[in-house]
Amino acid sequence: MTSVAITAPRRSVQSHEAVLAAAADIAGRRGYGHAGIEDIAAQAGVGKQTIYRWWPNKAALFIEVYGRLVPAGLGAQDAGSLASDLTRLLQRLSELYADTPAGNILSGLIAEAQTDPSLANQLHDAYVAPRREILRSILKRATERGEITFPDNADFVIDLFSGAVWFRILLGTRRLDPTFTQQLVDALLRMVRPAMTMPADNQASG
Amino acid sequence: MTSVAITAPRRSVQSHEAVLAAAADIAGRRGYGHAGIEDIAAQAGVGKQTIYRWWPNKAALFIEVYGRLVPAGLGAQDAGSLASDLTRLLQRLSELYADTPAGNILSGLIAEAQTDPSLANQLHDAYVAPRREILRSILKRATERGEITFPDNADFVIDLFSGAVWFRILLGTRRLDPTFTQQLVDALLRMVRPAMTMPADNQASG
Amino acid sequence: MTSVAITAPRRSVQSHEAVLAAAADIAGRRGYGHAGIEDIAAQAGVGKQTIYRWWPNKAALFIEVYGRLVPAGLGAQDAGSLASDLTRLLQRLSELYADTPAGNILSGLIAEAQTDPSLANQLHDAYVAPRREILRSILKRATERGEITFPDNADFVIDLFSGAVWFRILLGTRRLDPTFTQQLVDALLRMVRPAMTMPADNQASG
Amino acid sequence: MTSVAITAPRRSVQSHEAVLAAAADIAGRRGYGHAGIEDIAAQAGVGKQTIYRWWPNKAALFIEVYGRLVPAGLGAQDAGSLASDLTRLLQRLSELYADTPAGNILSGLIAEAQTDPSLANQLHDAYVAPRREILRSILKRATERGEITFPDNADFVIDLFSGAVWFRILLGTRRLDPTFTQQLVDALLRMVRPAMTMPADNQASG
DNA sequence: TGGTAATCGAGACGGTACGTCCCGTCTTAAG
DNA sequence: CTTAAGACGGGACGTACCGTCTCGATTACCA
Repeated sequence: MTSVAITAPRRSVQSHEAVLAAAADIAGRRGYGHAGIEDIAAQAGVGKQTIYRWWPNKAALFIEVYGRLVPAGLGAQDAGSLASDLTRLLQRLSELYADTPAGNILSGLIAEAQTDPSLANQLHDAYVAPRREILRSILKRATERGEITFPDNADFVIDLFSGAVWFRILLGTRRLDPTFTQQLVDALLRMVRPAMTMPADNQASG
Repeated sequence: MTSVAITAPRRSVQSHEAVLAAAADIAGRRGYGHAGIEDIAAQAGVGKQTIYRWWPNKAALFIEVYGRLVPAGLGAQDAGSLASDLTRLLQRLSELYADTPAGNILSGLIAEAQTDPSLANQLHDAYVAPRREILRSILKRATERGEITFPDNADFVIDLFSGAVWFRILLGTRRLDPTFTQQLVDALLRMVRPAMTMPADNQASG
Repeated sequence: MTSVAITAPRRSVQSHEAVLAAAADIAGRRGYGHAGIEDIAAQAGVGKQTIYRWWPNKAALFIEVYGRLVPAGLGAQDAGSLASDLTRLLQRLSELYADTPAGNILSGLIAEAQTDPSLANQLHDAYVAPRREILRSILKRATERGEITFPDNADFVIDLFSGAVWFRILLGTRRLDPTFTQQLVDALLRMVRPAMTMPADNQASG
Repeated sequence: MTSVAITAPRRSVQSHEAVLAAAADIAGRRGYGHAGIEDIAAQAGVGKQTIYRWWPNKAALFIEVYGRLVPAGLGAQDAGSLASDLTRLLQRLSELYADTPAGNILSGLIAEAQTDPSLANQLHDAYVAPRREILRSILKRATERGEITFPDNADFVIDLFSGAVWFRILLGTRRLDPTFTQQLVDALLRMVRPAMTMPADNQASG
């Protein structure tokens, strides 16, 4: 403590982590909407002021929480083929939304963003853009492999994919089950691959 | 004397309408999240209790508001072909979300439903199910016309369609512009029509 | 409308009685302050409007209730001497306040009258004046019996008596016990009788 | 870390005073019964919660207000004789009830205490007991001066005095005018002094 | 004896105040 | 001099009653 001593945030790190942990925990147990700053501070053993020092509001805090829950490069690694890249991504998302409050937090943020344009921007930067980037790179990889020609409606295809996932998470059964996963991957492949996929096979379902 | 004579509760049509109108208006101007029961009551010229008498909470009220904003059979009428049926539906939705707070209300309800399972059910009954039914009937009509064979993954296709619309409304530019409309219709047709659409082009086999 | 036929209160009497009974009962069980018109109406099996038809407000209703609980000529009959007249009156009051909500109602009315001058008047006419009249007639009777000369500060003496009773009822132990009764009667006799009543006893000189 | 260190709640002196002042003012202008917590908070420039934090209910608040309005040792100082001690006390009370809402507040509290036994206790401790103590000390002083023998029914005499004042305040003309004052002092002296007071003097009135 | 107008119970209505909750800011005491 | 603890002003919540205002259903009078 003596030596270099960039004293600035005095003992922040611990508190910072405690706040994020408490926020995630409470959102997990009671839902984003019922997670109050007051509760979070109390559970984190932190003064409310400490929270407001670092995050301007609840939304900003939860964007960071979300960032912690969702690994940066989720689903980015090469699985060998377009189909397995997409399947892998969906599996990882499935686990994520099943095991963490990420889905709940996301929907809460989305709702709040409807009323708060600046939050909408933050949310775009923190969530939508990275997700799009990953899907885009998956498509690029497939192009390089020679599986597909890079589609000129790539952005649309990407949003179609994301939209399907969201719809499931927000409204349907929260699970991204294998059937759904396969259907979605098939749909994407079909949109992106030359038409002769047809023979008779591509669905076995369950 | 002391007869029993249980009379049904009689609600004031005027007040009922005034509340729905005020709710829609305020949500339109300030967003679902900032539409307080107190404001709605005041603007409707109604006691708060009158609102709580007929709706157990804000969500229930706004489900009814949403029902008023979105005509029951929206997009159900026959436009002559699958493509025009879908295009027509999207155009109607586009207008709806541009001209009314329906989109904002919907996203608010969705967010709240994350925490409240009973609301999730109501929302399903009031919104998801009817929308699915309409799309299903559009697909059936196309089958009867001989345009397609009714897809066995109809439910998936339908949710893909809805998901795409949602994604746009909740996160993207709020507009369902003509480009998007066309892309979505194309995508659906492709998923649902026999695969031989295009002879041999686009990309070699794989 | 033709003949005499003051048809006015059609089948009032039963309801009227039921309201008074319910009001007394509820005030007895929960206190004047917690006796709401709504509860009274419900318990009386009567519409609220029926209450408001006959009494302009809660206070007016309870003035009538009080009138029913306290017999008009309470303590007016001749008991043979000033001392027994007063003792008798106090005993009757004691029973009244022990067995009925009269005391509670009275104090509620008094409190409300602090803010409502018209109620203060009604209360005076309905309660204070009659009570004074009875005490005055007791004093008169004693004068006629030759027990006392009618005191020129009769009003003061009378209020002193009433004040003592009130103080007990409102603040002290609610009971007007025999000790208190005797002390109060003694005090009054002393104030009203020629001073030489007792030669040398009771208290030594000073 | 995580030391315990229970710190006592710290109340804002300014807010505290502002609330008491606002409460007194509003009760003075509209009466205890019409003084709402909401109005008091607004006029004091204070959140409602700040009131509820420090006082469990309206009655508790007004007990403290009453305590501020009525100086602790009111009428306790020696005025030279029993008669002047009592006269002085009554004059001070007269001013108090004329110039402040103390009387109004007191009657409101009394009424509320009829229904709430715990308030009755508080009221006893805050009002009745101190008043009795002062009168008792006045009697003691007179005893020490040799004016009287300390009466064995002192408590009764004291309550008689208080009762007379109350009766005036609650029901009669609110004023404790000089005539009344003198009558009450005379009455007390007569009850407490040896019997030979009589000659002819004891009333001059005004 | 059947029609009709009043009166009834029930309770919805516009309001007002309640006491609670939580926001984001400000203050205090302890370390 | 930063922190936790939590008091503060503010403002919405959902509840409880107020006194007024519809409703049918139920009389009791009049034809």
